[in-house]
Amino acid sequence: MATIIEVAAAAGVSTATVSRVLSQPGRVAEATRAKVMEVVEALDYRPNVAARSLRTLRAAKILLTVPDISNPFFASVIRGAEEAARDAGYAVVLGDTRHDPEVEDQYAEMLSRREVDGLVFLGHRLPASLEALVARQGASAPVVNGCEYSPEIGVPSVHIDNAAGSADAIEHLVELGHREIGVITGPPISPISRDRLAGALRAAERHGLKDRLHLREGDYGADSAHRAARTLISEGVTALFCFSDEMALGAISAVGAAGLSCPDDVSVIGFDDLPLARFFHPALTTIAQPKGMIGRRAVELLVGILRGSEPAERQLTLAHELIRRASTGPAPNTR
Amino acid sequence: MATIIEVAAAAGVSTATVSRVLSQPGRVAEATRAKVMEVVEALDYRPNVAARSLRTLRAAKILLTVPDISNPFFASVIRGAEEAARDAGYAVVLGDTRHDPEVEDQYAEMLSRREVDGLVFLGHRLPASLEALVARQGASAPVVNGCEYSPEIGVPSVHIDNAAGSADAIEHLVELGHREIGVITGPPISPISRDRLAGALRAAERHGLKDRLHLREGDYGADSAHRAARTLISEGVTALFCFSDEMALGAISAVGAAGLSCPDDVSVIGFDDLPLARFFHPALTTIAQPKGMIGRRAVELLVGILRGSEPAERQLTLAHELIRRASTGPAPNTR
DNA sequence: AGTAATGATGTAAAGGATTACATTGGCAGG
DNA sequence: CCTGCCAATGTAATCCTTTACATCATTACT
Repeated sequence: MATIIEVAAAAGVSTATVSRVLSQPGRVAEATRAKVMEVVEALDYRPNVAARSLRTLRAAKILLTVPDISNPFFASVIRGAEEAARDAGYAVVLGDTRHDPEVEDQYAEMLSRREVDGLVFLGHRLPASLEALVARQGASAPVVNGCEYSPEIGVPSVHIDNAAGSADAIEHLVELGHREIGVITGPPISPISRDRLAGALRAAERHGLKDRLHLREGDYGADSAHRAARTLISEGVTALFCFSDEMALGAISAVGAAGLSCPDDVSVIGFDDLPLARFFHPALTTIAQPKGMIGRRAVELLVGILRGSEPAERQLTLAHELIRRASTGPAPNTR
Repeated sequence: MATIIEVAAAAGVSTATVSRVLSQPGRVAEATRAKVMEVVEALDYRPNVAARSLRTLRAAKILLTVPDISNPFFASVIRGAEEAARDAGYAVVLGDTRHDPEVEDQYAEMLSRREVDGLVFLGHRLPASLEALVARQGASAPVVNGCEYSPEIGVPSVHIDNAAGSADAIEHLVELGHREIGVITGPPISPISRDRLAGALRAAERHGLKDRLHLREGDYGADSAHRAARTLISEGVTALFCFSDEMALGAISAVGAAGLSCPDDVSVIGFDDLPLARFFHPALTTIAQPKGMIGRRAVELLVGILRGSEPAERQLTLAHELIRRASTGPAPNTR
């Protein structure tokens, strides 16, 4: 692989000029520029990133960690983040942490070692190795949280109003006449699960149903919801609100396995609006999140920090939407 | 951030010794090692990767590109790849190419620029910018193909026997008495779709059904299969074989939309065995791929090449398996 | 005791790009 | 024609680490 020295020699200029041609073409005479570019093409020269990043102390990369890459919800977020990063001249390094704090820390090390310029994390935990950094640098620490949001972490974040979305789901079920409603939450450490639970409780309270909510804990995966739904069905609920579409799929499967029909016997509503949700059987009613936009805005926030401009807003709340499909219907006891 | 020079000064040794303590602890006296480590801890020193990689010409990273990160099939492959990479001391940079050759090229550039040491690509196209490299270096080019396989590309690859898997699916349907079978393929540029089609045709031929196969082209996404299934159903097929589980979900949805039942009126069989497949309604019969193992083996092959050992096998064919669930049943005209 | 071998550590040269500062030459204005 | 400025380009230091080679001190052996 050719180096900048060989290019400079072949073009009859100094390395400084070659470097300038590549990074600030305007500061070089047109004739020289053309000549250098010609040689660059001929030698198929590519700047060595290690050398560049050693000198500039910047990596032109941002790290994006997701708690579970097999969750299709994150795929759309990743898409949006990648686009925004590309627009800003950054490449994205993607890390799958599998909800494992140790792996989260390993990835976060990349930031400490300057392998990447910043971090967008979609989980709910700030990796331990970054706590000191965030405490020290505050708002100018190159770390942004997406999807989840915990005020105590102290980093900017992008998310929807989870409590409001959750309340909308409950309102929808109540409107359909449901009174015995099962709620399959996420793990209690997850702030968005807590927010959604709070929203659901508040909405239920408005209708005097607070104590009739049947709560069960899930882990956002279909399996856990399948199990939870089984017992909820035996408790006689007529509707199930799941904190993720995957769990809704597991719940629908449990309804079928119990010999019941969704939505005739049991309505099911999810959360996220996965691309596949409309192909579920029955098509899934759910609370849609603006997934791509969450990713995009999170990266834009991070890039703003990296550029040194103080972000206008440190917390971005995007709009959610109730998508009515076929998995919810009137409560069976309604007449 | 402390540098190795500061550490050396604080520990009263040379930078060479510090470097050795970190990379080859055995070559240093125990007392010195302890002393240096103490300072390393105290100063929270982390080697600068840019400098290291500049000096060693290695990045300790491998690039993994997937054609579509929102396809959960790849998630499991990615998991396996990451594990194997970690075991071998490499980090994984993940790229989502969205089937876009331009994006594929952009990622491949990372290899040319030595930002990564090698590439595992899960698509079916060798990025154009790497053709020269592969032609020049042949088997020692640090490039491996996973899932897909085209002999003409000339790089090692890991995959299942797609033709055989596909034949198994057809055999299963024929065994159940189906004669009018719809097949929803992938795009014809995809070699695995071609292989699966060939396998399906061969199996059909064995039963004299070659000309009764109803072929339609899909794109592995649920949408395309939903549309294709609609017309196939109107043609009177009693079974649908889809080249991906996502398409099978789309097909099942079309069966329901046509007022028919799966599997009573139309059986559906998929391909991949996504983690969610057993929660589909009905639970999906499918051809399972060893997804994690494909990722793991692909990385191991690549690491072998990077270590300079000639790979024992350049083509690895792993085992697939027919998973019988509820979406396939006896043909309705069977008695 | 002298020599060889071994082990521990130090010295200093890369590795490739960027950029502050220096230099050159041309041109405008007086 | 001289001065001063500007644009274009060059010089060389710098970023931080690894590692071949050199050095020195021990130990083992004859």
